[in-house]
Amino acid sequence: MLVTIDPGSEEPLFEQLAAGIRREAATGQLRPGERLPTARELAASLGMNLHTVLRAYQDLREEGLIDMRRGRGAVVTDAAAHWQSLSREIDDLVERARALGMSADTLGSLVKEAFR
Amino acid sequence: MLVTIDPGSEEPLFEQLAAGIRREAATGQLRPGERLPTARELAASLGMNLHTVLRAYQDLREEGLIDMRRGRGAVVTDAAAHWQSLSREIDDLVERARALGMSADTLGSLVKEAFR
DNA sequence: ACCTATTTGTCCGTATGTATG
DNA sequence: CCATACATACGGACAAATAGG
Repeated sequence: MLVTIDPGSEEPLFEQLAAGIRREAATGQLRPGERLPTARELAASLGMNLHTVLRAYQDLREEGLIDMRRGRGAVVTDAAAHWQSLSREIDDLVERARALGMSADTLGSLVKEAFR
Repeated sequence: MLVTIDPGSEEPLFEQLAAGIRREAATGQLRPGERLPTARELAASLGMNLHTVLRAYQDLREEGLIDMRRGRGAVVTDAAAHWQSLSREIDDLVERARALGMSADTLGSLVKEAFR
């Protein structure tokens, strides 16, 4: 699993981490059944606090992307396979938004608003 | 212009307001050349502070959706017409994400991540 | 050229909540 | 759980740009 973190970004660390893992799942680089590193391992390897990693993991669990159990760590669920089917559509949309000079945040806002 | 604000939401007031206006523009209910209410008017009618409305307006200006100047108020630019062309594609994507049980925030995160 | 009303821009401060480590 | 830092929201006051008479 390859996730890059930018400590200078405006985006919270736990959100960057969660987003990175989501992307790994959506692009098929993280498969259902695969086990994530333990929170302590990941915190050490990324140079961030254990709480921060745990928060990202808990967000992903609430979304249904991973299954977490005491003593067994975090395992990727089948949701990852479903997400993958959306990947191309998302890429197409992003490409068109880019052509219009639209920013990531603006497009994200329009998408979230369209949910209502 | 019809924008509804939920004071109990986790989302910041200024962001809710900006998102609502973006949607009005993307769906064609707010046309290029149209003038937005003054910040004070809108603040009074929505029951929020002047500064909060101004912040939403300034975000929209940075995105290029509105043109704003002292003494003249805020006017919708031509960007609104371009955004409109994305509206259907966004709705389709949202519909498919919904069918997979995906939340608005998760989809928004995948979209933002796809920008990179 | 002048004055005035309108509207945003900027600064002060304060209170509250949340993110982070 | 705790301390620090930051974001949000509100309130007031004045400055600056604009438009129109």
